Order: sequence, then C-alpha cells, then structure tokens
Amino acid sequence: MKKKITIKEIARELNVSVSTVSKALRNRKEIGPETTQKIQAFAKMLNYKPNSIAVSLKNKKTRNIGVIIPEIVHHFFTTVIYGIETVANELGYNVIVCLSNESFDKEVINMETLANSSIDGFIISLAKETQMKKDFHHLKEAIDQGMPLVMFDRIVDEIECDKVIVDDAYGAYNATNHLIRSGCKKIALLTTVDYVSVGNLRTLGYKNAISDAGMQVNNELIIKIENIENCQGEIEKLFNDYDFDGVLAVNEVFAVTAMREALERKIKIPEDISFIGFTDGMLSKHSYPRLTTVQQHGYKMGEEAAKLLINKLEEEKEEEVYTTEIIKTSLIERESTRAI
Amino acid sequence: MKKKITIKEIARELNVSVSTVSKALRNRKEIGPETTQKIQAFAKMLNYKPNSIAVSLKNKKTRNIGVIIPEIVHHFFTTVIYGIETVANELGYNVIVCLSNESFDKEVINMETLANSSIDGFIISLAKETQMKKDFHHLKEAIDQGMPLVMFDRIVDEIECDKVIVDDAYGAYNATNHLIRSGCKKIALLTTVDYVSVGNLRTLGYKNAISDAGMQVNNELIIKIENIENCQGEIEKLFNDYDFDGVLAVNEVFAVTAMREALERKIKIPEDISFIGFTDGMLSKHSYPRLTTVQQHGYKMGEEAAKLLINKLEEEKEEEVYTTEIIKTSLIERESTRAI
DNA sequence: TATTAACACGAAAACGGTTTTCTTGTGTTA
DNA sequence: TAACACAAGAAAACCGTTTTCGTGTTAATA
Repeated sequence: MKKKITIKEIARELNVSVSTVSKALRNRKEIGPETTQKIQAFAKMLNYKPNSIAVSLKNKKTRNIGVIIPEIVHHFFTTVIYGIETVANELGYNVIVCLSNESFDKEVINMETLANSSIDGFIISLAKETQMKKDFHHLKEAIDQGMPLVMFDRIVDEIECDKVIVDDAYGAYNATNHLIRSGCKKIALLTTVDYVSVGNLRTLGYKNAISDAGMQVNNELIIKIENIENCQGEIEKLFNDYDFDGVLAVNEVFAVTAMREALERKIKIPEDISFIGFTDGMLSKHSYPRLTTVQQHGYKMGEEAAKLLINKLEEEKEEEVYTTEIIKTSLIERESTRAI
Repeated sequence: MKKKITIKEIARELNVSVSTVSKALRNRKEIGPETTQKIQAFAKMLNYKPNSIAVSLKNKKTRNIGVIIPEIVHHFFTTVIYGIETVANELGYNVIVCLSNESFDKEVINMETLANSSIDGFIISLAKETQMKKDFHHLKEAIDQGMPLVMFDRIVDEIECDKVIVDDAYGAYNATNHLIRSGCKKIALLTTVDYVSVGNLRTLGYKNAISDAGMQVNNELIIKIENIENCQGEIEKLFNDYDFDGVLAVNEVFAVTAMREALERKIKIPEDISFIGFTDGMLSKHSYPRLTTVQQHGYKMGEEAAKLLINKLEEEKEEEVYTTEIIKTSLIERESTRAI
C-alpha cells in the first residue's frame, strides 16, 4: 500500500518550499522556468494529484453537485440523471445522488446533509409528499445560504429559482388532439391524484383539447389513480363501466396496463381503442403493440438543469435572475394509434 | 443570505476556545457539564452544522462512497443503486454516482478523479470494454492506495476484493431446466458476445442443463447478439431459419423482442414456444404475455455490496480477507411458460 | 502542610493545500 | 557608490475541524 504523496513531500525532496511547489504546479510566472520544470517533472513522476478535500476547504468549492430525486428505479428520472451526469462530467463536476423515496422528511434530511459543504448546488425534483404538504422551507433555506438550486419536472411556483420543465399541458393537449383527429370520440384519461403537479397539468391539457374540439369533457372518463402498483383494478373498472375509444395515460405503466386489459378482452388496438402514454421509456418501445407516446426528453432536461446550475456556480456576479426552461415534448407515433 | 457559522464564531461569542467548543459539541467529558450545556444550546440556536469538508480533511474520511456503473438508464443497475443508497444512507454515507458508459477510458478517469480523496471506497460493475481489454490496472491501483473496492455483477477473477454476484450459471441452468421439464425439446438461447462475463456464465448454465437432461446442445440455436439496439434482425433470422419450442434470453429486451416476433407470426405463447428472460424489470412485468424471468435481486446485491464496503471501511484492523457473496436467483413464473 | 490527582479548559499543531506577504540577492540607474 | 526595481523563492496566514499537550485550580491523600 503506497501512500499518497503531498506537496510537502515534493518540497522536501526538492529542497524548495511548499509555496514554490504549489505555484510551480499551477504555472505561476513568479517561479523560474527551470524550477517549474523540475518540480512538474518530479510531481508527474510521483503521480502527484492534489488532495481535492484540501482544495475544497481552501476554495470553498467542492465541484460536486447534489441531485435529489424521488425514485431511481424509474426510466424518466434515470434519463435525467444521465443528462446531468454527462454535462457535469464534461465541466469537471461530480454528481451525488440522493433519493427522497417520495418522502418529505427524507428530502429535508438529504438536503440538510448535502448542504453542509458537501456540494456547491442542488438539482431537485420534489417528492409527492412535499408537493402535497406544500412545505418548502428546506428549499428556501438552501437558497438563503447562497446555495444555487435548480428544480426540474416536479416544481413549485412559490420558490424562486431556475427551473426546467416539460410543456406538460401542451404535450397532453397535443396527444389528445391527435386522438381526436384520428377519429376518437370518447377519450378516457388515466391520471394521478391532484397534488402531483405534472399529472395536473396533463389533465388540464387533456380537458382543453377536448373542449377546443367542441366536445364535452366527461369526468367519469377521468380516472385518478393513487398507486401505480395496483392500477389494474381501477382500469378494469373503467373497461367494465364505460364505453370509450381512446385512452391517454400520464405514464407508461397505466397505458400498457390498459392495453393489456383491452387485448385480453379481444379489443383491437388501435382500431377499436387507441392509446397514448407519457414517457418514452422501455415499456413504450417494447410493448405489444408498440405504444405511441409523448416523449419528455429527460436527457435534455438533465442537460439543461446541469447547465443552468453550473452557470450559476461559475458566473462572477450573482444576479438574481432566474430562468424557467421549457422543454418541448414530441409525440412519437407507433402502433397503438391510427395514422391521421 | 445568511452565512454559515463556524466553531470559531461560537467560541468568540461565548468567550471560550475553539477546542472547548469542539469538545463540548461532541460531548467529551473533559468539558464541564454547564459549559457543555451552554455551548450546545448556543450552537443549536444558531443552527450550527460542522463543515463536512473540514471534518473530512482532518479525519481522512469523507463518508462518501463512489459507485461506477456502465449505464444508468437500466433497470438492473438502478435497482442495485437503490440498494446501495438505502444501506449507505442508513449508515451515514453519501453515494457519488459515475457512469462509464461501457467505456474503459471513462471508467479509468472516473476512478482516478474519485480516488483523489473524494471517496472512501468504490463499488463498481465493469464496463464491457474493460472486460474485453482485460486491463485492470486502475482497479489494482485503487487497492494499492488502500481504497477498498467491491465489485458486483460484472466482476473479474484477477482482482482480489470483495465481490457480489448472482449465481448466473445456476440461474440459467434452472431456467433451462424449467423449460425442459415443461416439455420443451429444442431451446434457443439469446445471449451476448463472449467477453461479457454474465452472458458467458448464463450460456454455460444453459448448456449444462441441456446436457444433463440427456439432450444435445445445438450451437445453431445459440445466438450471440452484439448490440441490444438491433437485436430484432438476428431474432427474425432465428425464427426464419430454425425450429424451436423454447427460448432463454439473457435479458428482458431479447426476450420481449422474441415474444413480439412470435406474436406477429401468430405463434402461441406458451403453447407453441415458451420464453424465459433474465432481469425481472418493468418489461417482464408488463409485457404481453407477462414474461417468466430469472429474478436477479438487484436491490439485495446493492445492499450486500454496500454492507461489504462499509464493513471494510469501518473495521479496525484491515484483514486481507475477501468474500464473494453469491445472491441466489429465483425463477418468477408468469404467462410465458407452461406450468409443470 | 506538602504532595498528588482530578478536573476544566486553553494553546497550538495538524490535516493538505492556496494565497498573500516578506526576504534576499542581483542588476540597473543616476 | 547610493538608491532602487525586480525576480525568485521562503515564510506565514488561512480554510474549519480535531487532537495533543499543557496549565491552573480545587479536592483528596499522606
């Protein structure tokens, strides 16, 4: 086990002072060229790497960014992380991932531990529980401490910071409209409970599209599903009780589960019922039939969030200007809808 | 923007020395009870939190663990991260995630940056490229520096460290056997190219099961797929050229793609052909028909990996004893296979 | 009463760097 | 030859803790 070598050791070996070594390694002109040469060569030979903790302590910069998400076994969130990681890495930052598991308390604890000089800034998507409680003191505190914060997807208007969102309402509007133009008359909506911001926006888009087409919104066709695990029961009920020819689902699982139900009832897709989901993940690509989906561009969201954060971290004067980046969704047409 | 308060400030305000504050906050008995009281109360009032960077520098412990995985938009790896995160969090560690994107160079760079005192230890699953090149100097170096290392899933025998793997060969053996016992006579295998350790082991298990059943291994039915993205072509060819009544796939995507091909050819599942996949992810649960799979228990693997690592980090004497934890797979029977 | 031990706390060094300030020797200028 | 600018490097301060080693006071012991 060879120990890590420090500036001090280099200085001793070369009979110079530590400050000289430090400066030479960073090419300061106040050190003569041959001294610089000698020191750099020696350091390289010993494979010297500065201790990043010591540098962090001195510079009050860690070059770490904290990412807090509700879930990680989740296609959308992982694509976002992928985007964040890619940008962060290019710019020399590491990513510390924490999970809130949709819990308010865990979110708060995670933020508090990370805020203690472990990271330079946050990227966060709120836990459901936080959205429900509407308690955002932990976010405010982080901002108060001068720690930049970028929210994505599950955001909240009360907090002033950079934000990256998808045009959820518009995406849902568009998808619903697509169903209508392909001939659907009665479109069911599989959505989440109200406090989830994105579910709400998508519901709004759906309603607007139907109204704008001169049709009537039928609230009985709007199914608010609390728990993704047992959505099947509610979906079966929908099929039993009502008649419809199109389905918009706010996520992949709802859509695929509904398609299965249709398949098992020998309903033809897309001839009898058409389906559109949100999130273009594995399920959509590999479902049978392949699912038409609203692509959320998670990777792009991650990239943008990371860029916004790192910009804030590296800009000179701190302006209190916050931007909200809206990522356009796009509809990926596959086999679960009729061509227009 | 309120600034962070330090021990020094507390000391000044209370007219005591910094060492007294430090000790009082950590309940050292050498500080009198009322002084301790006073200091702790004051610190709490000011919401003092120690600067974790300074603590890390002093203690040479960061309480961060680095996780390097080939991909993050991937069900298995995220379940592993979930397991790691859960254990790490309970024990007061943060998780820094780095992606190798299956690239050897990125893996090396990631390890080198993290090794510079950002973390206390590694959990890693190797990039395909690393497995192909068989260049493990970066792993050796980490160990040389006294940085504990735990490998999972994509491991390598040449490196001595703690390991967590799945009984891949046995899982495949078992699954193949299940197919045989349910009446399959000609079983195709959809696997990866040779250098991927897990693909190899699963192929081995498949072959053994067939031999042990007194049947002949037909190499034409073993399809080695290089690129998961365009597996469809190779699968179509299999259906065109050969005759078989069972399929074992080393991942979900291969299995589901093959099922789709069968469905489109009006082949009945599981009556005409039975299917088993590996990795019990979203696709298996929601495919049509639902896929019988070999469950890899990624969450458990993550937990075990984290426990092994943190044990090594916190044990007193460093013994050079390494364990290889083998997680049992289990077969989850669903609709794509016949009951036995 | 002198000696020792326990107690409560402070000063300073250390962790590994970066940055600012000081020192010294050399060469230039008047 | 005195005065000074300048280059090159050393020394010291600092980041925020923890830890070691004193030290003065009080209480217990011989």
